[in-house]
Amino acid sequence: MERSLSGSSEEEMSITKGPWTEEEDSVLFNYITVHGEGLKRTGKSCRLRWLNYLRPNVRRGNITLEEQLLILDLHSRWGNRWSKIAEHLPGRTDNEIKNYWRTRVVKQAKQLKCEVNSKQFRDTLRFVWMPRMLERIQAQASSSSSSSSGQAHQTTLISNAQAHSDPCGVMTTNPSLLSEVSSSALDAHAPSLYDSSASYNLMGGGSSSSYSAEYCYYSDIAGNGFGGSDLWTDENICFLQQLLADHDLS
DNA sequence: AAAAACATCAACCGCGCAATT
DNA sequence: AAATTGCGCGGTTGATGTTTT
Repeated sequence: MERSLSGSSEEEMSITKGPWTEEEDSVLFNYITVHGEGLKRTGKSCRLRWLNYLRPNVRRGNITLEEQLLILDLHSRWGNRWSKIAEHLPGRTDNEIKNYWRTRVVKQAKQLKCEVNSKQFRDTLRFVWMPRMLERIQAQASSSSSSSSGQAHQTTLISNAQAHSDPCGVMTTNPSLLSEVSSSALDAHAPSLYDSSASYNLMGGGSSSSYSAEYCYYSDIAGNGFGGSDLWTDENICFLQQLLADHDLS
C-alpha cells in the first residue's frame, strides 16, 4: 500500500539510509555524551512528541473555517486517510485532524442520529454544512476587506465561487488553502466516496439538480444562515434535525 | 461548593509494510 | 529466502480541563 510511501516529501527524500559513516557515529556519540541517554522514552514516543508538538511551525487549536472546509472535502474523497489529509493543511498534524473529525463531526452525526458514513449525513455535510462554511468564509473575507489588504483576496473569493461551474469549483475559493482542493479534485487517481456526478453547486442546475434544488429550499427556510463563530451550534443542529426529518418524509 | 457529566486532545497500541540483516 | 527490525498509520484510550447539575 501507499501507507508508508505517503511520507515521500522532500525532507524525507534526503534521509540517509544504509551503513553509518564515521562522521555520523561521531555526531551521535557526541550528542549522547553531552545529553546522555536520558529519556525513559521509546523512539516511537519521541517521534510522536516531535511531530505533533515540538516540531517548528506545528499549529494547534483554532482550526479555521477554511481548514474545516478543507478537511470535510478531503475526507469525502479519501476517508480516514488522516496523514494524507494533513499534507494539505500546513502545520496541522494527522492527529489533530483526526481529533477534529471525532470530536466535532462524529459528534454531530450522533446528535443527528446518523451514521457518520451514511449517505444521509455525508449529503448533509456536503450540501448544507460545506456551503454554509463557504458563505461564512466569504462573509469574513468581505467584512475584513474593508480595511487594508483584503480587497484583492475578496475579489478572488467571490469571482471563484461564482465563476466556476465544474464540480467542486465552488471550493476553489481561498488561493492559499483551498486551491489544494481544486487541484486534488482534478486528480483522476483520487478516489471519492461520493459518486463522481455530484457537485457542490449552490445555485441549482448542473448534474445534482435534486440536491441543489433542496439546498435552495433549505436556504430559504434557513433565513440568514448559521450565526455565531461556531457552525456546530444547538440552533444549527436543530435546524439540521428538522431538515433530515423532512427529508425522510419525501 | 462539590460532584457528575461532557469535551478536548496528547499519547499509546497494534498492525502492516518496507528495509535490513 | 527467511527472519528480524524499524517506521508510519489509523484506531483508541485516558488525563485534563470545562460545563452542567
